[in-house]
Parts: sequence; structure tokens; C-alpha cells
Amino acid sequence: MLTLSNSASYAVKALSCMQEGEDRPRFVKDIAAACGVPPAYLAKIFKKLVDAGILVSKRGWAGGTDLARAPGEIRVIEIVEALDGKEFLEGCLLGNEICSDERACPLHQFWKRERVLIAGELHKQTLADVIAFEERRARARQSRQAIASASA
Amino acid sequence: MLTLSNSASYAVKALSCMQEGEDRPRFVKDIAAACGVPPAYLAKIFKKLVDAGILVSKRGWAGGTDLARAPGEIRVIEIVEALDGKEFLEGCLLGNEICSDERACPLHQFWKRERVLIAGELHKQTLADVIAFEERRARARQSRQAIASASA
DNA sequence: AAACCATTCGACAAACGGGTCGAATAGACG
DNA sequence: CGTCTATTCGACCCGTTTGTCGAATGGTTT
Repeated sequence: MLTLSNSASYAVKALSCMQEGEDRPRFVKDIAAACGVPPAYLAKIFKKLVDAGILVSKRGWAGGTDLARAPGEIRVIEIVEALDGKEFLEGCLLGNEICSDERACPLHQFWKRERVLIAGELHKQTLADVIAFEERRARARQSRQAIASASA
Repeated sequence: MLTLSNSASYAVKALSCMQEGEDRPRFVKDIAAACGVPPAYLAKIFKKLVDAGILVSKRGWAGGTDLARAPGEIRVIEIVEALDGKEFLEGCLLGNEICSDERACPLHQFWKRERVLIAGELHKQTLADVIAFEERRARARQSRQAIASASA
């Protein structure tokens, strides 16, 4: 399957559960419960996000986890790179070791262009976009339900 | 790493070693040696290519393996699907289970378009293109060497 | 200082893809 | 029919990713 790692998916999902304005900081276990990710595993993921400067954390009583910056300042590509590594987009589509402009596979020129597009999109999208997208979805579902119950 | 599987890479590499016009059919171990793929592993890969109708094989004395069709009739996407499954391009980029037009992640619309482009390219390229590409490379290297040795 | 508690660390289990090995199978020849 | 031989099949090993568990760490509060 041509996808990013499971961990990266979990990270985006969990971070988009951490909107501002609520009582914060929050705990790993609560966020895990909210977004349906295994808590112990999410703890590991969060550590990487802390190391990457995307999250800040405090231990002990009154400890917890918080976004290091406003959601609009956190790009999706940062999250992906924190988990899958900076080179997650560098390889040949076919996984060949040697695939440069000189010694290329037939898909090289094509994939080279595509990689730029993908990186660009992940760079353009911020966590704020992801959150807004989720909220728009949630509102749409609510109003659909309201209409449905009104007509019932 | 965002790539297809290693097996798919091996498959394309091995199949592009199987030009027509030579003494054929050929043996897995010879092809493996020619393209630098582990022989026992390539045997497994070839079985899948046989099942997919891309190769034909015969066992025993005077047995061997051959392309089921002319290279120009074998699309790269067929090879990839034989190894990585028909659904290798179906998932959400972030690997989410639920990511359709209704319940999408923010990258869904973008990735949906990209997938079409990628599938299109893999469909457009045939094994003949891959072979021609390799040969053009080999010739270019040869003539570079000829020039180098002539000027020496 | 002692109690408390969320993060952090390390060891470990399960699942998966990649890779190896040897035996089983079956087609062609003598 | 028996032998030869290349594919095929099944069992197994290894490394990585995913996921769990319990103990260690260190900041807060009382």
C-alpha cells in the first residue's frame, strides 16, 4: 500500500484533537481515548513530536502535553517527517537504491515531479487546516441530523 | 518511505532482463543472477507473475520461464498489482481506514487526484518502455566510454 | 520532606515483509 | 518406467513496525 506510516497517521489524528481554548494542557491517555489510538503507543509518538518541537510536555502533577505553537504554524509535513524521517519522500517509486538523474528507472522523471507536488501539499496544509476540515465535517453531520430529525 | 514494495521493484527489474530473441525459455536462477535478485525469492515472485498471467512456466527438463505476452503488451501497473495487490493505490495517504468522499481526511481530495496520475503513468508505461529505457542507458554509457577511450 | 502523578524509558510480544532452505511435484527424455 | 531437472510448496529465520507493560524520572502540591 502506497501510504505514509501508521504512526504518522496516528500523529495527525491525535494532534487534530488538541484544539486550543479548552482546559489544557491535556494528558496522553485522554487524547488517546478521544481519537481512538492505543495510549501507550501514542505516548511514544508524542515523545517524537516533543523532540521535533511540535509538542511541549511537562511531567508529574499538573503535567501534560500541549502544542508548542498555534495550529496554523504547524505544517503537516513537519508531523510526517517527525515520525517517518526527513527522507520519507526521497526514494525511487520502485524502491531502487540507485535511481538518480543519471542512473534512473523509467518512472524516475515522473515520480520526481510527483514528489514535489506531494511535498508541496503537505507543506501547504497546516494543523489548523486539518482541524477546520474536521470541524466543518462535524458541523455538516450535525446539520444533516437536525434536518433529518426535524422532518421526522 | 513512500514507495512500492521491494518485491514489485524486483519484478520489474527481472522482467526487463527477459528480452525476446535470445535462447528461451530461461531459468529463474539465470535471470536472478543477471539482475542481482536473490534466486529463491525471485522464484516466489515469478510464481505470482505466473498466476497473474504475465509469465508462463514449465517444470522439469526443458522447463523454464517466459513472458506470456510481448513486452509492449505488459503494463507496469499489471506487474505492480500482481505483487502489491490490486488495491495498492486505494488507500488514504495517511493510511486511515475511513477516508472516502464523505468522511475524508484533509489530504483526500489532493491524494485522490494524485492517485489517478500515478495509476495513469503506471498504466501508460509498458515493459517494452522499461526495456528500451534500459538499453538507451546502456548505449549512452557505451558511447561515453568509447569517447573517453578515444581521447585517451 | 513526602506523596502524587503524567511523562519517559526499556524490555518485550505480535504481525508483516523480505529472504533462505529443502523437499515435493511434474514434464521431458532415454 | 525411471531419471533428470526446474518450478512449486511449506517451513523457517531475520529485521522493522506496531503495540503492551511496568518501572524510573522529575515536577507539584501539601
